[in-house]
Amino acid sequence: MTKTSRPGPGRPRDPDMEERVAAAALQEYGRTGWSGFTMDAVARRAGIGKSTLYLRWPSKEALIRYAVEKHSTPLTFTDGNSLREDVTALVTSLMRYFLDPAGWSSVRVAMDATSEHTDLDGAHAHIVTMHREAASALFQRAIERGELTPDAPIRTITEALYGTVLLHILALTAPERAAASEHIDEDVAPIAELILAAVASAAHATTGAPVSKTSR
Amino acid sequence: MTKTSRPGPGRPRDPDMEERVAAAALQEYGRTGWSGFTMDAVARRAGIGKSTLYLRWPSKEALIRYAVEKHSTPLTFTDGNSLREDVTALVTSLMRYFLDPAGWSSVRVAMDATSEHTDLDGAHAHIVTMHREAASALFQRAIERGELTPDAPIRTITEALYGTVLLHILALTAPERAAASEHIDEDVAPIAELILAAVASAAHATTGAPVSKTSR
Amino acid sequence: MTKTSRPGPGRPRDPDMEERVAAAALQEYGRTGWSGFTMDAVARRAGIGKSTLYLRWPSKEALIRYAVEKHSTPLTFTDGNSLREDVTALVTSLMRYFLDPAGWSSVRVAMDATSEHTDLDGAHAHIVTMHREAASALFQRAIERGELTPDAPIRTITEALYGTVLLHILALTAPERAAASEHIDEDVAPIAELILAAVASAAHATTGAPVSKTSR
Amino acid sequence: MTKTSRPGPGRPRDPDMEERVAAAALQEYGRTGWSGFTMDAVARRAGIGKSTLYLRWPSKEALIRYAVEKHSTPLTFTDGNSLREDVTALVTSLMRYFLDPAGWSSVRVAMDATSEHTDLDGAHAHIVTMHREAASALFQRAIERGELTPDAPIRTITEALYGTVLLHILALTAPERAAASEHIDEDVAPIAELILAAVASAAHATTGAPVSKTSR
DNA sequence: ACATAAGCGAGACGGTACGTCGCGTCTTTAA
DNA sequence: TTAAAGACGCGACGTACCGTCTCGCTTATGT
Repeated sequence: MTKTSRPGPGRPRDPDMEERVAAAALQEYGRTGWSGFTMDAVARRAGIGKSTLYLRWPSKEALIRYAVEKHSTPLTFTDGNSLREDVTALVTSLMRYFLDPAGWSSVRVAMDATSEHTDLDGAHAHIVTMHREAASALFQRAIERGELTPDAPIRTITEALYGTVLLHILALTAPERAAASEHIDEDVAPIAELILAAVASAAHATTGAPVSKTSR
Repeated sequence: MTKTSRPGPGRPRDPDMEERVAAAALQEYGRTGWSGFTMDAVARRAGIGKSTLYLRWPSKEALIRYAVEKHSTPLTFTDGNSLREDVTALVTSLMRYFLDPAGWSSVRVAMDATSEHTDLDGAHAHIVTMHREAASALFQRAIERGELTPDAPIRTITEALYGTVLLHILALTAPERAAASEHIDEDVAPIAELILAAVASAAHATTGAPVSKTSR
Repeated sequence: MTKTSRPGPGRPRDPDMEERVAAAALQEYGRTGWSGFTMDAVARRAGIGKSTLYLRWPSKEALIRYAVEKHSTPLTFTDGNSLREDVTALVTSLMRYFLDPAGWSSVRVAMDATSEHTDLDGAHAHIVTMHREAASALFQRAIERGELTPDAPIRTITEALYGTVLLHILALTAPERAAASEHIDEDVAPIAELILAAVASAAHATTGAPVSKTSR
Repeated sequence: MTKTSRPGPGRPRDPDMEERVAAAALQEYGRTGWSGFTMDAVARRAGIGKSTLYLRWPSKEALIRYAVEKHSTPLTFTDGNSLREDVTALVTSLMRYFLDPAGWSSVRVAMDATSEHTDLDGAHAHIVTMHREAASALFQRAIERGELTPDAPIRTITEALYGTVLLHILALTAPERAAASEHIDEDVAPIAELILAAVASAAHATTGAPVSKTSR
C-alpha cells in the first residue's frame, strides 16, 4: 500500500498521517456510506491536501480498503476453558465489533466487493480470511479439549455464528441499533445458546458422542 | 409510488416503463454498487429521459428502493408436510435469491440503509418485515404441527437461518459465487441440517438456558 | 462558437449568459492577466456553474478568445473630411481602446497567440484583420480625395500609426496609465502630427506631389 | 537578486546555474507563455531542484523578470556616420531582437506587467528605460551632427520607431514570423524610410504643429 | 583532521485550479 | 398531461502546479 523503500533524499512521509486519514475515512464512510464518502471530505477532516491522499492511495476504493484493513482486528479471542465460554466471548466481541462504525464498515466493504469493477477483492479476501482463521482456532481448541468431534461441520458452524450476529444487527432499526450496545448481553445470550445447541445436536447426530458432560 | 388516478386528458403514462426502469436500476446497482449507480446510466439503459425518472421517483434512493421492493418477492414458501421439508425449501429458495443480482441488491440496500442520511429506512423496514413474516409463518406451522414448542426462540432461529445463508454467500469468492448456483443442494444441506439441529435442541429445552447443564 | 441549430426540444440556452461571461472574463483577465485568470473565478463572478462554461467554450483559451472578439469593435471610424481629421480621430479612438481593459486585453491576447500550443491563432487573425481593414478604409478614402498617392506604403503607415499608439501606452507606468484617459488629447497630438509628417514626406519622396495643399 | 556577500564557509553557489535557469525559463516562457510556464518545468529543464530555484528567486514573476533582464541587451548600437545609417541599424537590430524568443519574451513581460498583482513592475521599468536610453543616445548624436533640431519630439519619434517594428512583427502570422529572419532587410527598409521621413518633416517644423499648414 | 555552514537534488506537504461527469432542477418541443 | 431532450448551478473526481518544508549529500571555510 505505502512506499516501503529506503528513506533516501527528500522529505520523509508523515507517519502519523496514515492513521489520521484512516480514522477520518472510517468516520466519513460510517456516516453516509458510499454516497457521501468523498475524498475532499476525508482530506478536509484529516486536515491534509488531496494530493497527499492520492500520493498514497490511488483511488477511493484503495483508501477505504486500507482503512478497513487497518482497523479490522479489534476482536479479542479469549482463550477460555470451555466452548461455552469461548463462544459467548466471541459472540459478544463480534456484536460489539459490528455495532462499531469501523467494524460495520468492514462488512459493508465486503458486500460492495461482490460488485465487479470495484477493486475491492483484496479487502474482501482479507476480511473473510481474518475471521475464518479466528473462528477455526476457537473450534480447533474445542476439538482438542474433546468438546467437539473432529468431523464437526466447522465451516457451517462458523457461518452460523457470524451470520446470526450479522443478521441480528442488520435487522435492527436505527434507534434499536443506537441503543443496542448498552445491553449487549441480552442480545448475546439467545444467540450463543442457539449456536451451542446446534453444535451439541450436530455432535450427536454425526457421532453419537454427547457433548453435555465433556468439559471440566 | 405511482399515480393511480383516472386517465384524464393528456398523454398516458407508459405502462412498461416502470418495469424497464426497475430492471435497469438493479442491473446498474448490481454491476458496480453505489459508486457507478447513476441516474443518467439508468435512464440511458432504460431508454428514457432523466426527467421521466424524476417525475416518478424523487431521488436515487427512492428509485433503488422501488426497484428492490418490486423484485423482492420471488421467495416460494412451499407449505410442506414437515419442518425439515419447509426449512430445506426456504434455505434453497433463499440461497437462490441471494445469488441473484436483484436479491443480493436488496441485502446491500438494507446495509446501506444503516447509514444516516440515506433515506433508505423505508426499504430497510420493508425488507426486514417481509422476510420476518415469511419465516414466522413457517415456524408457526411447525408449532401447530407440534414439531416445535410454542416458546421456541423463533426470532433467533430465523436470524440464524437467514444469517447463515447470507454469510455463506458473502464469504464466497467471486468465481465461487458465479459457479454456486449449479450445485446449490450441496451448499443447502449442511445449513439446513444445522438449523434443524438447533431447532431440535431448542425444542427440548426451556427458553432460559437450554444447554446450560452442559458446563460447570 | 455557440450552437446555431434550430431550437428543437430541450431547455434553450440562456442568451444573456454569454454576455455576462464575456464581461466577467475580461474583468478577470484585465485584473491579473493569464496568471490568476481562472475558470472558477469567471464562473463565480458570472454566477454560473463551471459545466455551463465548458458547455460553450472548450478551454480557457477559447473563452478569452471569444470575450476579446466580442468586445473588440468599439473603434469609431468617423468619415471625416480630411486625412488630418481622420488620423486624429483614429489615434484618439485607438488610445481610448488600448487604455480600456477590454481593448488592452485584445493586444495581450494577440501577443500570447505568438506562442505555440495556445490555440489562440484564430483570435490573433481576427484582431489583426479587423484593425487592418479599418485602417485600409481610412487611407483608401485619403487616396480617393487625392491626399495620398495610390502607391503610398499604406501597410507600413498603418503599422506606424497602431504601433506608435501601442508603444506609447506600453511605455507608461501604472499610475501614468491610470491618469492618461483624462488628458488624451495631449498624448494624441504629437503622435498624430508625426504620422501626418511621415505621410507627407513619404508622399514627397515617392511621387513628388505635395500633400500640403491637397485638402479643401 | 543574487547574494553578493563574501564567500564565508559553506558550499559556494553554482555559477553556471543561473545562466542555465535563465535559458530554461525563457525557453519555457517562449514555448507556451504564462500558461505552461511552470517552475517545475523550468527546474526539470535546467536539471535542478525546485528548492534551488526558490533559494534565489522568491516567485515565478521574479524568475521571469531576472531571465528577461539578463538576456535583454543584445542590441548593438553602431555609432555610424549618419542618422540614416544609425536608424537602419537600430531597426534591423530591433527586428532581430523581437524575432528572437528571448527578446520577444521581454515585450510580453512588459505587457503582462500592466496587470495589477503581477510584481512585474520592476521588469517593466527596466525594459522601458533600457530602450529609451539607447534611442535617446542615437538621436542625441544626430542633434550634435546637426541632422536634427534640438527641439525635435524625440520621445514620440522613439515610440514610432519601436512601435512600428513591434506592431510589424505582432501582425505577422506564425509561418510568416518563422520565415521573417531570412529576409529582414526587405522588412526593415520601408520602416526605416518612414521613420526618416517623419524625422525629416519634424526637423523642418517647430514642435507645436509642424504639419499644420497642410490642412485648413 | 574535523567540525561548521551553506548549497543542492529530491520529494512530501497543504492548497487550489484544471477539465470531466453526475446530481437534481428547470424549461422547452413533441406526442 | 406526459415523454424526451438538454441547459442549468453545484460540487466531487483524479491530475498538476504552487510555494513551503524537511531530508541526505556535497563542497567549501575555519579551526
